[in-house]
Amino acid sequence: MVSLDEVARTAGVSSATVSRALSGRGHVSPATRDRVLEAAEQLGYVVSSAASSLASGRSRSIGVMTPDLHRWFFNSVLTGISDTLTRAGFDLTLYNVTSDPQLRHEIFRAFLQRRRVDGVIVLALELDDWEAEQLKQLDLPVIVLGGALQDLPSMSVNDQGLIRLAAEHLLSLGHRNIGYIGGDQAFDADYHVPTQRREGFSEALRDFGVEPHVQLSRAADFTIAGGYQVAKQLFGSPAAAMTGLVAASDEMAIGALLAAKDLGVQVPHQVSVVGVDGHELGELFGLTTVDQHPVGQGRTAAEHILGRVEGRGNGDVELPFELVVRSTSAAPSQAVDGSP
Amino acid sequence: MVSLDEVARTAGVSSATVSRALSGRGHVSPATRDRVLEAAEQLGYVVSSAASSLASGRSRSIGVMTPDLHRWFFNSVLTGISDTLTRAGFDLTLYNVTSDPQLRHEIFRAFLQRRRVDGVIVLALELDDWEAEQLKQLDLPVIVLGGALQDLPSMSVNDQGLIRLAAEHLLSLGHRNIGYIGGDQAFDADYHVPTQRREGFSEALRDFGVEPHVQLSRAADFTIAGGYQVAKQLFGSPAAAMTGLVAASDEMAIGALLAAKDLGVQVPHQVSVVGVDGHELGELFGLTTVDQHPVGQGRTAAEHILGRVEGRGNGDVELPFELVVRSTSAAPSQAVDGSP
DNA sequence: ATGGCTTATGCAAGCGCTTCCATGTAGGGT
DNA sequence: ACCCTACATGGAAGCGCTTGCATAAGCCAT
Repeated sequence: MVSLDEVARTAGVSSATVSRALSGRGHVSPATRDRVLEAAEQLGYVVSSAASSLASGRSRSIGVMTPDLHRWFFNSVLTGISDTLTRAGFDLTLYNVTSDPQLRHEIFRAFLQRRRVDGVIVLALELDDWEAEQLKQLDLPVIVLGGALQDLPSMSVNDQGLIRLAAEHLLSLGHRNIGYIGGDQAFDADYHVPTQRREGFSEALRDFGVEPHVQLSRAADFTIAGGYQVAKQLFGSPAAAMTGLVAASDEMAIGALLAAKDLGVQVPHQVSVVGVDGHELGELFGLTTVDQHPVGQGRTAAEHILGRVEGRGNGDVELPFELVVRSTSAAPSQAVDGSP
Repeated sequence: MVSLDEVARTAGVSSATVSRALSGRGHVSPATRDRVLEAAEQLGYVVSSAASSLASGRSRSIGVMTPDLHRWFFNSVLTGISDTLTRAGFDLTLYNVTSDPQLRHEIFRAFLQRRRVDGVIVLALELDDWEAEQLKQLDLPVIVLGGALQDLPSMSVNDQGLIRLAAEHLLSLGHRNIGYIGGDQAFDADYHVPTQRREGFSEALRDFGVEPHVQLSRAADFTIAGGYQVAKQLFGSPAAAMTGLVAASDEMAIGALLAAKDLGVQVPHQVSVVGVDGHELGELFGLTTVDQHPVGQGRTAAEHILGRVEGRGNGDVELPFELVVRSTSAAPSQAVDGSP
């Protein structure tokens, strides 16, 4: 291990100057800087993160707390975060918050307190009071992505707008009997998003003078399998002449498409299906969706937290989303109207 | 921030004793230990990782290098690793090695050299000589999971055995014209696995006296979309009376199932499909597969690296896998024999 | 010229732990 | 009783950086 002192000796300057030359803090003459950089390069010097952290109080690492890595949305956001942090020379410390309460507790108690990180990005987790308190006590830049949280700063796509866009797409195509697959109460306890989305859906319908049918609404766990299961119920029961279906995630929408296929329900001829997220599989299934660019969200969140770590203030950001019309949505075959 | 000294003062002992009591290294009387633990608890003391790392040379953190987080296999393994590390009180530093050569280079050059980690787990990445060299020069415990690498220690499921089990399942059901979806050359450059699997497939067939048809073999990128695409070709061409299909990943197998559905090919009536991995979606599709328990692999790899970090030697481990028969495989409807 | 600035550099004090070494104490074998 | 060993604890020296302060040197305006 080459130390800073060796570099200093080689370059013929003091260790303080080497530190300044390499970190860019303080004044160093161009000539000296070049000499230092050359010496460092030649010796293969790499700063010791522990020593640097201890002395400076900065670790050049960001903690990311994420739920279920299997979920495409989360691993997409994580990809975006990772990309941006790596480019900025920051490490990413991953805290995979599982449902195991003991592990979860441990993460909040010990891990975060270790001050290994300069900032924390929390992904779409619903935190209880104690957990939020721990986070606040860190006195570090924290940002919650996907779901406003108590009084922690958050960055969130407009979830109501997102689902509203999906619903309005179907409504403007002429659909009136529109089913909905969202999350349930238990699920909402862990993730923030579901409630917002359900409300956005209902409001969009009411704006069009349509009262959402309770019997056309189902709860699932945001996965393909979950969507498949409840979609089967929805398609199976002739409760109403449902011509459109909005799913609060693309995974559930894909599950619904699979269910439709299995039941012989024609999409979009009999039922139009719209999802939300922008899942990579959407293209394969021709799924109409509202893309919320999760990788971009990750990048944005990372940039934001880096900005705050480095002392730049950082205004609020609107996270963009857009309707992507593919082949699972079309006007209903015959005019069907929900109102009597 | 509560320091160790404060704990020492509160407990009425020296800082050396506090350090020993909390870390478990060295001798401390039970009475003293209790007093220290109590003081630490009461003050909410958490060790400063930077100071601890600097002084001890240990960081209680493991680096994980992984490719594409979207791939189910990788995020599953990552979940297993994360789980085990968290339980052991270790942090996980994630290096998402993308295809961007510059980022990739940077990860190997600067990040790893920073010595933020006590050990490294490399997930199924094919490394070039320089990268492997960098890894070796770290002089840290390293383990490559999924794909032997130069002379770095590796832990690998028996890939040939894995695919052989899948093939033999079809063969023993009576299939002889069996298609194969694997990876291509370009793909193999990044991931190690594909070549092994293809060979295992061919050998299994030859053991049954069947010569693999070249025209029944296709390359894809291990994703659902990729599997879908090539399966369509395979099902579309009447090249041979293919009655069985082995895919080198469950994702590709699922793609094949979707293709079959779209083309009206009956599974398993006309074609049996078998995958490899144990993908969570397998159940939904009724996919027969060889489950290699990726979460368990992650756990095992993490335990192994922790063992080496803590100085325990660690013998080789066999990673288990098992055939899971579901509904996409059955005996061929009429006896079809590939040999004349 | 002279004072006042800005810039360049070095000195040295930490940052908060871990651990070597020394010292002290208490059993245990003979 | 006595020596030896094992255990318990404290003192203090770092670990390898960063940074406040001091000094020196150059430059401009007066």
